[in-house]
Amino acid sequence: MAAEQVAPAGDTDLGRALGVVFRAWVRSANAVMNDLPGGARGYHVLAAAVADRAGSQAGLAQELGIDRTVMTYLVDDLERAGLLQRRADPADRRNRRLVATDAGTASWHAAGRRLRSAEEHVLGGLPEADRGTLRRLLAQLADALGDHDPFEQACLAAAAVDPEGTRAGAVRA
Amino acid sequence: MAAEQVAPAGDTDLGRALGVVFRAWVRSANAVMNDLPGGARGYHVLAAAVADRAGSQAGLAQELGIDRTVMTYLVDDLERAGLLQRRADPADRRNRRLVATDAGTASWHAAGRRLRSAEEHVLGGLPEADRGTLRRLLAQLADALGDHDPFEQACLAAAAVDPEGTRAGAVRA
DNA sequence: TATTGTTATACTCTATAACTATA
DNA sequence: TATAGTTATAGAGTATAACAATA
Repeated sequence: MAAEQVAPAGDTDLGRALGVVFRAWVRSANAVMNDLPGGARGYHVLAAAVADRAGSQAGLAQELGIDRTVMTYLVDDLERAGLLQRRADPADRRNRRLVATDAGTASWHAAGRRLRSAEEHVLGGLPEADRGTLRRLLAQLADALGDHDPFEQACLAAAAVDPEGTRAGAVRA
Repeated sequence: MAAEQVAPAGDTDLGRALGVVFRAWVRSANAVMNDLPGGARGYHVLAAAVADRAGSQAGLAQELGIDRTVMTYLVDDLERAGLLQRRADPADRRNRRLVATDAGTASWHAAGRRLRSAEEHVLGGLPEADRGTLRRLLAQLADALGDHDPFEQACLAAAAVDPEGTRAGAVRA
């Protein structure tokens, strides 16, 4: 395919590769998270609850790059499934601390195991030695982007998988 | 952040890193494609037209991982902007071959230059030496995924940037 | 007055279905 | 009958705005 390009060839394919890999990850992750409300996104919310680092829904929403109104629905689903609970923060009763239930903790561990397996499957196209390199480079780059680009702290961001974000949607906003 | 994880720690962060980097790419690419209808996606359609490898809209849509109804709107916009034209394929008059106009070719070259610059900016967080490695590994992995996972040939897929694809949307379908 | 969380609503984008034309 | 392309419509998902509780 690259050989058929006429001029601005090779180096403009980063986005295509990223898109393919990212979407493969999304598919694998969700395929393995069927029982978790919110899919992989629910997994990360639950992770915060398990680790007790969910000081407030708004704070967590910002960390994960999703809108706080979306966080409400997400937490609704997780709570309804009995995986976590909302508790008013004694220090500031406006905040809802998210605490995992025993079932939630168990679900999170199990989902984590499946997720790691799924991720290795996604990376299956690379030689063993290169997988760690790719993970490391991506993590390093993500950290750097998070640092100097506040908008990108967003983890498993909100929204519409609009690889181009053609004109609107979550990516823009 | 990683240190605060309780148990299924480190290795479940591939998706987060991918999401951050991918979304950074989307933002940069679109910021630089403001004049091209369809953003980065329009760029790739135009690329096919310039290279004369757009045998049919449907074929190109599949290659880019977007729905053929979406392709119609995309081509509408590009044609209306005078960047390409639809021509009935003499061999099979059901197919529309996409051919770039002179303006389209020029726009594509210019956009390609801006895109390469934008991509280097996205990769700015990595040492020079690692950027090529990351590009190569991602391309290699994307090719592998495209091979053994037909669903993922999709390039700059459609749609909603739903990193999790929570429950529905483009990624699933 | 400012912020957290919630709810209702509007908006964007995509996919489904139905239609035309070609084969 | 089957496929490319188009159009209209419905569906999923997000963000905006307005509200209640708390600070």
